[in-house]
Amino acid sequence: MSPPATSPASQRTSRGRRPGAPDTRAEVLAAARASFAEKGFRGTTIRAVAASAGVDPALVHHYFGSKQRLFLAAMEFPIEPAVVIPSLVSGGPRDELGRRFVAFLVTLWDRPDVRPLVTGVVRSAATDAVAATMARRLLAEGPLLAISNALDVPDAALRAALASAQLMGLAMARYVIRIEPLASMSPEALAALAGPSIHRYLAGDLEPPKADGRG
Amino acid sequence: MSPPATSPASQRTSRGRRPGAPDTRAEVLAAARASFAEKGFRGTTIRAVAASAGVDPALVHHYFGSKQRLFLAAMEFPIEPAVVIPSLVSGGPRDELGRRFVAFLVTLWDRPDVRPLVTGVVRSAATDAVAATMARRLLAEGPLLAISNALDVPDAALRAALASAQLMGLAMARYVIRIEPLASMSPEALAALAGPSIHRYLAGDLEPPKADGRG
DNA sequence: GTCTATAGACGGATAGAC
DNA sequence: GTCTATCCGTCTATAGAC
Repeated sequence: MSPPATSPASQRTSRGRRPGAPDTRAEVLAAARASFAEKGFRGTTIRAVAASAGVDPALVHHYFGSKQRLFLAAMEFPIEPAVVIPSLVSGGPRDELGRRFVAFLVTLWDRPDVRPLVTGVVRSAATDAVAATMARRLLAEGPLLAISNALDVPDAALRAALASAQLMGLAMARYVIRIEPLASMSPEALAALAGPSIHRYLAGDLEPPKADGRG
Repeated sequence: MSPPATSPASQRTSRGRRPGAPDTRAEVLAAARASFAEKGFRGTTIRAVAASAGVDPALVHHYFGSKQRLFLAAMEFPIEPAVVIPSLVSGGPRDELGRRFVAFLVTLWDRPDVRPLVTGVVRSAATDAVAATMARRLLAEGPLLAISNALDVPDAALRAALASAQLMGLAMARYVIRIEPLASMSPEALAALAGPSIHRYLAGDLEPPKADGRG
């Protein structure tokens, strides 16, 4: 969790490479992303990442210190929930919030630069503890909790957890297990199908229609 | 898929160990299950399994031939969907099928002898191809397709896929990522929350209530 | 049926030369 | 900033003794 002492602020989003320092670091990060995305944390080797980036394995250690830190650096998400959530909540009719949110999220996940992050985190979260924490924060304790809080409904944490489970299942089915037709479907079509479930979890009545006198 | 020629039928559920042949094989299988459940396929080593079972690593190879076959043997599910599905479909009011199914499945998954299989398959499916196929068959192409077929609704495959995604998300959230309060919730409570979503996927109207003139 | 021994290969991490 | 060399650990799988 403590920031590494290696390079303080070389986070220019790859725009304008500074003289004297070629983008070797960025190439290593790209190679790492691709490997983590396909093989997860355990399946990724520093040697393979280095080979794919055309550099020496020792250089990867020199830049990132350890495989763990390389993972954290490679899987950093490019969006901030706090910026997006408000416009999502108030960006249309409230009873279509679920559909809107799924469409936004799947469109984001489908982006060529984001998709490796999603599959990398999901794949690694299945077996690696820190990746699991990462996944939890990226969904249940992040944007979804923000949404359910913004909606002013009871049981915000429970709702965020339920929606997270549904969304994680969608990500798993679409990108990892590749269940058809979910894997090849357009974000909008998927949103139309799964949106109502997300909506019910986030803003709907959590008691089933035929409640038998409890609560 | 072809059964190994090592030992034909030593599957007595550990009751009555036959003379001359101790239940070493069963102990190895139990150790393998536990390890696959916690660390997935890649994280499990034959050496660790052997040590945990108190035998020699070579013996594991002798019994199962390879790590792959050990995995297949250890993750074999004890239930047959074809037997359970009909009683689930016709075992109560149809509009509560989703709740009934989730309650049944989560109760099954919670069983001490089944839970390792669930986590083992899910964890391994994230990074291993054969485990992913296994997961697909255990859900979307197995019981869920059977249900959606039995319900006589259109788009059976799509419905099975959607329900699978939701259920896989629940399994991931409850057993792997451990998102609270989902992880500690009773099967019935979870069924009351997620059942309606499953019901809509399997038997409900897949078009959102406010359809805008399509179909 | 169970073990020893070993082949054959790959892994993360480090020290230090250039 | 980049690489060579290497330590020390890991693993699956096999051959063969007992």
